[in-house]
Amino acid sequence: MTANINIETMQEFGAIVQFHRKQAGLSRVGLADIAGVGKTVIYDIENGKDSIRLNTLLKVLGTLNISLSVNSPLMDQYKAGDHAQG
Amino acid sequence: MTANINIETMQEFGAIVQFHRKQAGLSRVGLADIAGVGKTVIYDIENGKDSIRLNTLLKVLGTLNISLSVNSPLMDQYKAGDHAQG
DNA sequence: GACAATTAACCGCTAAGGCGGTAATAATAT
DNA sequence: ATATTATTACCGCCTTAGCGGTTAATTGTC
Repeated sequence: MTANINIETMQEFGAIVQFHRKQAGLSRVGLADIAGVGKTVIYDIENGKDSIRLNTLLKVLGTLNISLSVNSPLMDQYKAGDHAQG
Repeated sequence: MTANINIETMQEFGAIVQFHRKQAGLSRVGLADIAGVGKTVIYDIENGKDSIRLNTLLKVLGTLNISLSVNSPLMDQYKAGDHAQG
């Protein structure tokens, strides 16, 4: 039950963030304060802006208990190697 | 078999990107050209820089067939609502 | 209705991402 | 050994993300 993120689905992603924020009973300013970012970037994310910096996004997602992950057909092969650290 | 992304695992994330690039037989400049980004940002990603812009990252991940997704305990509830558009 | 809180949508400013260029080192051929 | 290619790690330039401030519109709540 994950949601994919790409340039075309940024609007949908913004809706996901907004849903989680409202479920947490937070205003945009409230979320921004807890996450340690500005109120503007919360507005931007919820409106589908795609040029958000990753570190900024991770602060917001972390605050809302949303995890971000990557996957690919080669991931099994990668994990089988000696790269994994956990 | 997914890999989680957060501020602490950016180094690991960089290694994942590098693994996929090498499996594709691409140099950094080659990947950058195909993805439509500069060579510097490939270098930065592979070195664990966390302030990459999301749109830039998505271009690179898309080229390497790596998908980015979000998940959370509330995702089921979200999907059950009338938000879904796919 | 009145009131408070939230959101929308701008603004100017500062810090930094992303760009190509470059040069020095490292790796991989022939 | 000698080319060729790739990587590292810097630089200056331009663009823009992200910031707080602000005002109007919206959304509750009493």
